[in-house]
This record gives sequence, C-alpha cells and structure tokens, in this order.
Amino acid sequence: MLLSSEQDAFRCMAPPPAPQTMKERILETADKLFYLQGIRAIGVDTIAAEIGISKRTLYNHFPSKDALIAAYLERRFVHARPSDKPPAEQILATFDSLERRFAAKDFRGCPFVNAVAELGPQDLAVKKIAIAFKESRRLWFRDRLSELGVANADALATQLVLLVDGSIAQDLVRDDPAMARAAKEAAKVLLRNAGVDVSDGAERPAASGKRAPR
Amino acid sequence: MLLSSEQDAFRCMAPPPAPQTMKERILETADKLFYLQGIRAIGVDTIAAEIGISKRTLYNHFPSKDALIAAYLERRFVHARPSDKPPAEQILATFDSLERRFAAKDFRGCPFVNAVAELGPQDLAVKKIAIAFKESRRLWFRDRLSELGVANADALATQLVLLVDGSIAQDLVRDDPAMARAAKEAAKVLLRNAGVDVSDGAERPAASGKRAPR
DNA sequence: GCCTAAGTAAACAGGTCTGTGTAACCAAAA
DNA sequence: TTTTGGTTACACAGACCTGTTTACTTAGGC
Repeated sequence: MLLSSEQDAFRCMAPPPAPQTMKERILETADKLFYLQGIRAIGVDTIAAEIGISKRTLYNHFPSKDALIAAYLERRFVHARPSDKPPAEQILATFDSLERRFAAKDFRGCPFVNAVAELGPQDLAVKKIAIAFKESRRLWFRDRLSELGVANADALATQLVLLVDGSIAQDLVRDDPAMARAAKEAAKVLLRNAGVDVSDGAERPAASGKRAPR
Repeated sequence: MLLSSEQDAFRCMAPPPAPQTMKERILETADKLFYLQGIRAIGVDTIAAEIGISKRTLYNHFPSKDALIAAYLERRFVHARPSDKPPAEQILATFDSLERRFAAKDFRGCPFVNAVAELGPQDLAVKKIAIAFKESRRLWFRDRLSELGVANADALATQLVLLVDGSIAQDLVRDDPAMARAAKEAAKVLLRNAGVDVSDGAERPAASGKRAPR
C-alpha cells in the first residue's frame, strides 16, 4: 500500500519521469542543477553543456535566465493529487513522505524557500510563486482538517505548515531525516488537541534512511 | 519589563551597536549587505564602497571573501544570555521575540539557513557553523525544559525548534509576523501536553507589526 | 626631521556571467 | 529540388567578480 510514491501528497520536489521535448530536457536539467547547486551558482553555459546542446539552442527556448528560473519554479509547483484515504491519515502521511525525501541524498530543502533566500526580496516573480506554493500547501491541510470537522482548521493548518517547513529547514542544515519524525509527533499532539482521533499504532518504520542520522 | 530587547533569548540576528575599529566597521557593513541582499549578490567592492574605504583596506583586514563570510556568520552566532525568569516564560518569550523581529522591515530569515541554501552543501565551513547554531538553540530549549522537569526534554526541544525555523521560513516568503504567534500557540499546546503549566493570560500584544500582515 | 603604519586611488590579471551575432549544417517538408 | 526551421560551433560584447600590484598620501611616535 505504501510501495510506490503515489501516496505522496506533495510531489513538488520530484520531477516527472519522461524527458521528451528539447524544452523539457532543458527544464529537467536546469531543475537538477538549480536545485542541487543553487540558482546563482549555475550558469546557462553549465546547463547547456550538461545536456550537450549549444547555449544558442537554450536561448532559443527560453528568452532569458530569469524565464528559465521562473519555469523551473513553476514546474516544481505540482499540486497535491486527490486521495481516498481518511483525512487524518493523509495529513500524517505528509510527514512520512517528507522523511522519505529527507533520506534521499539529493534532498536540498524547499526550492521555493531557497530561491527566495538566494534571489532576495526584490525578485517579485520568484516571491509570488513561492507564496502561492506555501499557501496551496496550507490550504490543502486546511481542507483535510475541515473534512475532519476541526473547529479552527485555518489556524491549525498554519501550525502544521510550520512543522513541515521547520523540519525542511532543519534537515537542510543538519541532514537528519529524524526531523520529519519529530514533526510528525508534534503534528499528532496538535491534532489530538483539536479533537482528531489519531491512531498510535499507525507508526510506519518508513524504510531506514540512506544517510547517517547524525 | 519588555521595553528593551534585553529579554531576547537569541540576539543572533541583531548586531551590537557600537562601530569602533575598522575591522568592526567592515563586519558591520558586510553583515547588513550579506544578510539583506545575499552573500553571493554582494561583492567586496560593494562593501568597501558602502563604507567609503578602498578595497585594499578591506583585504588588509580579511584575507579573502570566504574569511569575511565566516566572520559574518560567527558574529551572528550570539549565545543566549542567562535570565532569571521562569523557564516556561523564557521559552514562550522566544516566540514574542521572533514576532518582533518578523515585524521589522529588515528581517530576511535565518542567516545560517540562508547561507547554507545559497552556498550549497559543499561549503563545509558554513554548514558547520550553521549546524552549531541550530544545535545551540535546541540545547537551550532542552535545558529550559529540563529545568521544568519535562520527561523527554530532548524530543520536545527538537519539536520547538521546528516551530521556530518553520515560522522563520514562512515569514521569509510571506512577510507575515503572525507566523510567530501561530508557532507560539502550537508551542503552548506541546508544552501543556508535556505537563508544563502554561498560563493563558500571558498573552502579550507585542506591539502591532510595522508590516501589513498579508 | 624621519620613520613606520595604515589608508587611498587606480589600474590590472584572470576568471565568470548573461546574452547576441554569425556562418555553417542537416533533415524534413513542399 | 528548394526551402525552411532547428541546431551547432564559436566568437564576441559588456558587465561583474576576486584578488593583487603600484604608487601616493597622511598621521603619529621617536
């Protein structure tokens, strides 16, 4: 039931598999390099060289690096897919999904937060899409909580995204997937406090991480 | 009692006031520019020009930009000062302090997280100091919780730092100081759940923010 | 007066970056 | 066959980056 990654509520950090068109190949490569090394650290030459195309071809598909950056972030913005599981399970599964991503060696934090940190507050285009993504995640939590009949779903949803982003930031600097488990435990306490029934036995070992936990 | 900023548990994001020596002036200016605009976005020329000194003078005080970056982060790493207030109050005051900082127009997230995001995982010197800072904050929480006699202070301390870093990341992209209040509310729930007595009347309005909450 | 220390100004080396211009190539469509 | 569109290779402009070099000035201490 948990074998594939299809239960991931947010696939925003894993690009789709098939590299088809030239534009998609460029985007896929830009995604990999921008995310892993940083947007400012990667030049368009590097991206073109990695694919094996000329810089001219890249500029034939994207008018500027800024446009490529925007497309990179847009592509990361994948909305959650509907699930038929109980809302409480969906919420907690988010943290399991996070832990799995933390354990992957190529996890480097939230691309939107990183982009805002790197490009500064002046870059309104980047900031706008980052805000949109954060809000969409918050609304997803809020909707699940509403389904559960939680009184102030809005406030609790905000608290849950704090745990998500907090664990992402902590893992970024500490490389410790256990941060996701800590966030999940805190989320359980918050949910129980709001009257949500959270089963204690639903602890999933979530396949031991690929990195040392400290 | 809350007039000055001396009750701030973590002053790590506000530099000391007096610009004295040349070295300190350089550091102060580098701090302002690195933090507000980004480390990669600011060249040493810009820093020297801002102070009104020659680039040669800057290089007489710091052997390289990397050394300046390291000194910048070291200077941000100011340890918490001892307080005689009750531990529970100290813990919650952390979030009030956060909210005050969020409301300031020159807040731009956690300098350590930003530096790691910008400079990438290869820069071990930066990563090391970032880890040290995060751990020192976690241990500060843990010690306060131990004073309160909380059973598993370690795990709860981790959860609290998730709330701190989560609210910082959220405020970075959303410019919404209310994230600190949301974190504080969540912290209260976690503390109460651990058996800590948290007074509900201790709500401090914390002087309305200077920025629009959305 | 003289020496030293520190700062200034400006050029420079060698590198990277974004983005453009140009000429040649190749394959498929008309 | 001819045309057309996408591609390649490569040079280039103009900007910015880190770090060094050279020569000049200034201020204090002896």
